[in-house]
Amino acid sequence: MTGQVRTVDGRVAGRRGQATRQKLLDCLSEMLSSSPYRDVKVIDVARKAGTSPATFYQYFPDVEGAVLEIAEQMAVEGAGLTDVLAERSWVGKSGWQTAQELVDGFLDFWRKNDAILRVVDLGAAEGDKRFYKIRMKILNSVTNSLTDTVKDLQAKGKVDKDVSPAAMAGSLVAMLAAVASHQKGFQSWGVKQAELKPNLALLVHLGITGKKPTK
Amino acid sequence: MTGQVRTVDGRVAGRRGQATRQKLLDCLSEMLSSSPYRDVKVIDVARKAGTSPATFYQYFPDVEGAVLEIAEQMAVEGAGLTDVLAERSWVGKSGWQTAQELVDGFLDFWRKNDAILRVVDLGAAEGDKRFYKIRMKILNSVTNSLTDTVKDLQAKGKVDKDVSPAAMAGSLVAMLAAVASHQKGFQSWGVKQAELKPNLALLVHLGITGKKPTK
DNA sequence: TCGGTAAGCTGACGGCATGACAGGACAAGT
DNA sequence: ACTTGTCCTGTCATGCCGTCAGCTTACCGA
Repeated sequence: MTGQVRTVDGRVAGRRGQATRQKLLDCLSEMLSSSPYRDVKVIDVARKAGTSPATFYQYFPDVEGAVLEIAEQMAVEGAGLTDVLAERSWVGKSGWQTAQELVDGFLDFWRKNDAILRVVDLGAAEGDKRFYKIRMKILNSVTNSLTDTVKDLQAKGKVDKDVSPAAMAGSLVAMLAAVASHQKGFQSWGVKQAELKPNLALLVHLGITGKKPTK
Repeated sequence: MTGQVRTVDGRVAGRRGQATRQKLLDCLSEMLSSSPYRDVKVIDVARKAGTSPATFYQYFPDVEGAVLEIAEQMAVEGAGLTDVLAERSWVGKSGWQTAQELVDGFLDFWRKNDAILRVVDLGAAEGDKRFYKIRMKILNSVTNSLTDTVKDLQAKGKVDKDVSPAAMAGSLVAMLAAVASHQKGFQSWGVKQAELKPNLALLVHLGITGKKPTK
């Protein structure tokens, strides 16, 4: 792997250095939650961390670079989203439960990391490959798992042949991500979480199996 | 309505002024397509428009303000997204066609305006009410129309009672918007537009009617 | 034709963020 | 106490921000 944490000018960071670095990342993370991405300045992050801008530039090339770092850390956690799907069945009652748990896991993860995910989404949409790769890392495990499920069901003749597994899985995952990042929007529009979740689960189930769930 | 276009300091803009203003908006729009939102500077927009930064500030409070203006213009067009749905049936073959045309319209509109929509999405996700309102304006017409359709089908007993029309419609629209804004991502991931569209249409049809379409 | 008036534009300026560097502070081992 | 390498910051040149006073241009009525 990357081995050691290094400063911009190539020195290896020691214990103290790593602590400072992490503190900067934490403060940046906090700032992203409280103010628009466009307005986050290096000087503010540094001040919040009780250090100077120069220190920031010792560890990161710019704000974007630091955000990438945070996103990378998050992506590692996010890979665990797929645990919910491991060895799970999509038939009968347990199929319905699988769908529900997937939705739950997604919404939770997004709510917990909404600020960074917003920025990652933007970067990916703007065509930045680094952000795009991270977004992949998070979504791919789930997408791949769902793709395989659809292929499986197709092989057994339970799903129409003209469904494209990858497109279907990708669309569903994109939907989950989108709804998750606009959760607040839904609420202020009069849709409660409690009714949102089952409807998402229903859509996921319909998309994967082609059938209504048995509850 | 708004009546007249005004400068920041209250003067009414004449013919020439409006032309300059529009030119600045056009240049900003172009810049948003070619460089990350975070890096778009007033001075660059002004230079591109062949004018000075001070002129920019005469017409807009800041970059964000100008973006809102562009978004507003786009939202007017976007309201036409709902035309596809007017008086359309969701039963039988025509139901399948309705779903397809909705998907088509959405993807086209998004591809045409992806740069501004990205920023609007970010602003909305960050909790900025002005951006959120614009996003609503674009999506609401479609969402409301779909919501009504689901309610209708429920009343006729064709859709389960425990589906929340608003949540379902909102989720589907969010999906369309999300997939649309990551169209390039899908492609570079090996999913072609040609297979993406029918799968989205299938999901929409499944979500609204609860049944597979008859093609 | 000729002011008068309002619209339209810009040079210039203080203020602040950026990003680079050199040098000082600090901890740990000898 | 001295050395060594890590760690932090003061400082500086550069460039963008956002504002103002003042100049130019267009329009209009007399």
